[in-house]
Order: sequence, then C-alpha cells, then structure tokens
Amino acid sequence: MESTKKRILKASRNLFNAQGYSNISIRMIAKGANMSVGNLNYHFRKKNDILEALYFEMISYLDLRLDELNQKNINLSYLLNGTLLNKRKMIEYRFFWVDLFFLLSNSPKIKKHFDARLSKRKEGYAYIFEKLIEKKLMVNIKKKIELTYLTSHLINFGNTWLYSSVLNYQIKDVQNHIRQQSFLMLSILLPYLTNKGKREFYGLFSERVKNKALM
Amino acid sequence: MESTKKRILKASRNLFNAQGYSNISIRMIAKGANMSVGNLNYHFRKKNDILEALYFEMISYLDLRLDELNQKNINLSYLLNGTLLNKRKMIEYRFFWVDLFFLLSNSPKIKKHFDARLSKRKEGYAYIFEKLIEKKLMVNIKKKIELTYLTSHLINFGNTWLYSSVLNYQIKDVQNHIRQQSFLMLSILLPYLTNKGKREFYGLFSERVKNKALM
DNA sequence: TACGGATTAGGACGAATGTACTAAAATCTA
DNA sequence: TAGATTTTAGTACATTCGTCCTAATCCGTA
Repeated sequence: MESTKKRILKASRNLFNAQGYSNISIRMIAKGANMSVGNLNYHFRKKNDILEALYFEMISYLDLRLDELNQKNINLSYLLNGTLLNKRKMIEYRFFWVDLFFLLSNSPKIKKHFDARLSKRKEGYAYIFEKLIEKKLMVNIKKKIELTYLTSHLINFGNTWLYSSVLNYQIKDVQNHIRQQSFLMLSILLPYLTNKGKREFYGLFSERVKNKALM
Repeated sequence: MESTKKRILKASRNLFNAQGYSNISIRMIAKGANMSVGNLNYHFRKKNDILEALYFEMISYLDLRLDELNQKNINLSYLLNGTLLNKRKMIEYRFFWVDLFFLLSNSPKIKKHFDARLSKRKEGYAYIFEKLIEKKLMVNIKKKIELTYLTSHLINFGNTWLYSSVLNYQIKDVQNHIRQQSFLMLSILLPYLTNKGKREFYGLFSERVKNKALM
C-alpha cells in the first residue's frame, strides 16, 4: 500500500523532471510505475494530488531547515552548507521550480503554503543578518531600502536559480553546478561583508572549488 | 491582410498574458480576434507560428536597444531609463517571461535566438562596466570572479524579474511596479558604485519615486 | 476453507486539442 | 464586367487527456 504510493511518486518525479509536468500524462506515469491507469487512479484520484504530494514531500524538508534556523550557529560556513542542502533537495524536484508560476496557479493549496512561507523566509534572512552583524562578518547596513533590496535579491535568487540554470546551461555535473550556484547566491552578500567576512568567504571558496573552473 | 495578422497577434498576446500560452486554444484566439478557426489557420498554420511571431515582435525591440549601446552616453540615468523601457516592453509580453523554459523548449527557433543573445548581453554589461569605471561612477573590481558574479546576477535578474513578480505580488499599478523593479535591478550595482555613483543613484531614486512606498 | 475488504486491470466516456480540407465570399486585376 | 486570386467560414478528423466505472484478483482474518 504505502510502497505503491512511493513508487508512483518516484516515477512521477522522474518523468516530470525529464519532460515537465504538463507534458506527462497519467498514462505515462502508470507505465513508468509499471501499473495500470486504473490502479494509479485508485491511489491518486487526481493528477493534482500527485503534484501536491510531491510538493509537500520537498517543502517539508525545506521548512524544517527554516524552522531550525534560530538554534544554529550562523556563519558563512553554515550558510554555505545550508544552501547546498537546500539546492540539492530542490534539484531533486526541479520540475517544480522550472514551472513554478503555472503550478502555483493550478493548485491553490500549494499556492497558499508557498505564500505563507514567504514571510517566514524574510524573517529568516533578517535573523541571519542580525547574527552576521553581531559576529562582525557583515557591515551594518544603514539605509533600510538597501536591506530590503538585499532581502529581495536573496529570496528571488532562491526561487529562480534553477529556472535561470536551465535557461543558460546544460547541467552536466549536478554536484558541481549546485556548488557554483551556492557561491553565486552567497556572492549577493559579498559586498556587504566585512573584511573578516570576505576572508571567510574566500576561504570557503578556495577550499571547496579548488581547481574547478567556475564558469 | 497585414492588419488581420496584427489583429490575431494582438488577441493572442492579450489572451496569453491573461491565462498563459498552454491554456489558450486556437479556438479561443479565433473568438478573441472575431474570426473563424479556419481563417486563423489560414494566416498562421501552427500555433507555434503565433508564438514565434510574438517573440520576434518583442525581442527585435530589445535587440535594437542592445545594439545601440555603444553609441550612447552611459551613466546611471541612462541605465535606469533603458531598464524602464525594456521592462515596459517585457511586461507587454509577460506571458513569455513567466513561462520561459516551457516556451523555449517548444520552439528551437526561439531557443536558438535566445541563446545567441546571451553572449551579446554579457558583452553589453562588460561595456557598461567599462564606461561606468571610466566616469568614476563605479569602482574597479579587482577580482575577476566578482565581476563574473555581478554579470550573472544582472542577466538572471533580467530573465526572471517578471517570473519573481508574479510569484510574490499581485501587480496592480503596472508603471509603479516597473519603476520598483528597475531600481531593484540597479541596486545589484549599488554596492559597486563609487560615492559619486551612489549619489547619482539616490538622486534618481528620490527624483523618481518621491513619496511612493517601494515595498 | 470461506468471507470481505483492499488492490489491480482494462476499458469507456466526454471533452478538448491542433490541424486539414472544402466550398463560399470578397477583393483585385485586366 | 469577367476571371483569378486571396480571404473567410464551417466542419471533419484523429488524437489525447483526466477521470470514472466495473469486474477480477489478491490477501489477511475468522
């Protein structure tokens, strides 16, 4: 029972990632999961139910990380690792991030959760800034509008890096790509780091990528 | 003859913007343009032909601006105005930028042009940086990797700001939204501006938005 | 072993899609 | 005005889609 559902979700995810949600039919999923259409329909009455199950599979992981934020020791190394973990999970469900607008407008349930998550993410970044400034890793940004801009850029990057990726590159080495994109994300913060912060950033940088080309 | 094609394109654009390319059928377009399906099919044999016509309608405008870059006097005011113009055009064809990945994968012709455009855009930014540094509006970035990051952020923002917008906001006042997004885009450059550059930026800022809230 | 609910398969249904075809109408040209 | 070409409308076609329905099968339990 349980394993059949998992089997369906796994097949769906693979097919969605390969060809996009709209291009995959119920019949293709059934074939991919080695079962009949009727059986598939027994476990998931609507195609949308599969989408929602996959979304919450992914987002519960991301939410967990967001909720734990205030128990963690925030520094650039932690941020990099967190970003790597998030991006790894996102790329497992990349079909979603590549088609975000369409999928959100087709599922009010997902849309609702996604919207509520936005304000939590903003709070998360405010907390991160606070801690980085405390540790003298980040400069104290005086102008409030600059802080708002910075937050927007980080949030938008989180939503769109995969979308941008599929537009601009053919991703060959997934792990390497995730590393690149994580550094690219952190680089939004870079000009607002103190010298101490910048040293930490470039330390992580040379440690992680070493002799790998970044572009 | 010519005006019939225009009528079809206009109706298509409106419908695509309102409901998305995939959700609009040939029959709906025909109804929107006050003509029969048969007639529509006479002017555009494939639905894809409409998409391609719309794309080149939009992109030829953007390409024009890109090609003229080296004849222009580059400063922050020029950049802001250019960004405003581009965004205005993009929002007229917003269906495209909200569904970019899907549409690119469905039209090799568009995909090819889009890819070729990427390197031209990179060159454009390199030219802009050069001119801004010459005029002591921007600091000379020593680390090459930082310059690469900066370029990526600008290009990705250009591709995804509309995508982000529909995710996070309900756009009510279009003109105001375009202004906000243009400043948000310029703010990517902000930490790399000299004091002179920063003054120019905030000068434009207070001049343009005055008493309008930005967020 | 017999019963009953859970699971599976297969097919049917109605709706919608993009495109092709045909004939009528409108417009242009000589 | 007569003939030819372009434009228009209406319909047909084949396909695909998500979902529903029914009957067969499996499997744990009494």
